[in-house]
Amino acid sequence: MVLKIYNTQARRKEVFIPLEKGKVKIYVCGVTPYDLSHVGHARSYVAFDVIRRVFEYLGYKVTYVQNFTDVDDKIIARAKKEGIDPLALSQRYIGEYFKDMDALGVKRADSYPCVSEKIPEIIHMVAALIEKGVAYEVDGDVYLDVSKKKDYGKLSAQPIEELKAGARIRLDEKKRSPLDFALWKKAKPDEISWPSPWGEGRPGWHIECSVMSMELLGSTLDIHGGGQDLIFPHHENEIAQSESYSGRPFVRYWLHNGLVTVEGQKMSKSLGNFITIRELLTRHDPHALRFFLLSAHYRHPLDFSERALEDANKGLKRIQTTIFNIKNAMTYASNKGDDSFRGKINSAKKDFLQALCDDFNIPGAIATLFTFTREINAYVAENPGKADLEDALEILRELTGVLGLSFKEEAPELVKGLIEEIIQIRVGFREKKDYEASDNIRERLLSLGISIEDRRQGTVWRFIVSSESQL
RNA sequence: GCCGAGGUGUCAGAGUGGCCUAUGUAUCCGGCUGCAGACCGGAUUACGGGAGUUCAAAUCUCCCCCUCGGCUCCA
Repeated sequence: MVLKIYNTQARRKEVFIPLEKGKVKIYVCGVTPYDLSHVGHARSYVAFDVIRRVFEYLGYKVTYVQNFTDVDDKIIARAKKEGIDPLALSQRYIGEYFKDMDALGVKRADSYPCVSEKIPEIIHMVAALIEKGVAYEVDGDVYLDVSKKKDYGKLSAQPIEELKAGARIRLDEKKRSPLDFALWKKAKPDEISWPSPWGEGRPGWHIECSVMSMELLGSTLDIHGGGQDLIFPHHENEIAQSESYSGRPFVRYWLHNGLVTVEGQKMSKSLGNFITIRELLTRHDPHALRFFLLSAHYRHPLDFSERALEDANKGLKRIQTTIFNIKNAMTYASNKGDDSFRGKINSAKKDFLQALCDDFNIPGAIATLFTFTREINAYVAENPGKADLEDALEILRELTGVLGLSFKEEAPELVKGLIEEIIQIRVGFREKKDYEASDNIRERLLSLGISIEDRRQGTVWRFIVSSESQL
């Protein structure tokens, strides 16, 4: 199946062709770890997690790199306020970041480089850029001379003249042009710094991504991802540095996820309208949050609301119930098979993949899953064949797995046995038509988080999904 | 000001010319059930406004209105 990807630079969907057959090299911009991550961060990393899983499912060997910007103004400011070492602060929040991402089911990257570990490599690249005549030093600061990069602005489609005229570019008398940006910043007193040919200082913001991605993935990446807010200037500047350095195209496909909004406004620290992942997980199932984050196309804005999250949770429960229904139906399934149902299994898989191959249309793929669950639930109520059920379960597991959703709810044998015993007692009451007693048992169990359902084929039970935080 | 993305039914959210006008959620009706729940079936409610192209437009063209994002740290 042909995979098409929307490339920000081309501003249209393109057929994906990797640099090396069967391999995909992905670099995604990571966080600046100075505080807990919010829903906006979660969205980006969940989206790229699924993108990565889709590549893996399609048989690609994926190498996935994500950085941590552990040297930065905000980290320095925060560490100063708390009276601790900036790198200790960032290490702490890197730990918190992993807790959140693990809860959300985000697979670990192959490598998580930090700025503080790559200083010699960064200095090497800055020096090389000066040597090539595309960067210049002024009193301990080093800037990239944007005028030397003829196609500057190609990613963000910004006409350079307009950028210069823009009222928001910060004035800095040391720069030759307002568009030039810092590769190396001279240290201020009492700031974390490293020795360099230009004196004590630290790296500028953009240079780290160029150094790390090229070191770990090579001078041309297949995929470079990040939030839409990074297109300009961050990614534009990465291109300028990297291509000036290597002389080769830096990135084949640029992918940018849409931003999370709250009542239509971008969720951000500075606006103060952010909700941390941590806080949300005290009230919601992490799977529900993940499912919600996947409910809109990754390139479109996603408006956060409790209602939307609840709706997503209800949809997710449908899939959980279907898996439960299949397992339950195994106990009374026959040995027959149903060709029409097998056809539905096959088309479910085909439709699901087709949606994902169209620029990772995850909401479209989820819609095919719901159609599939409806078909399964209808089949389960008929006279299902065991082999059909097994296949349906396997495919459903496989497809939800591509979205990073898992449905494990096995109880210990002892607990299972006890609940079965109680259900047998209740069955006795029902046979005697003592509904007061049987309803009472049902309510008592429900209050313990165990739901009882009387079906045509007998009484079934399950745990109702816990909304307890997993942290 | 410049650049970009959007406006779809109660809400969320796919769909970029016709085919079966997704899907979830909501509400209502029906089936199953002692009841409840889950599930199944059905119904309800759409394409920001206007004009145009076409046998045919949510989808293409033009004009207008509105929202959001980038141009400053940002996923």
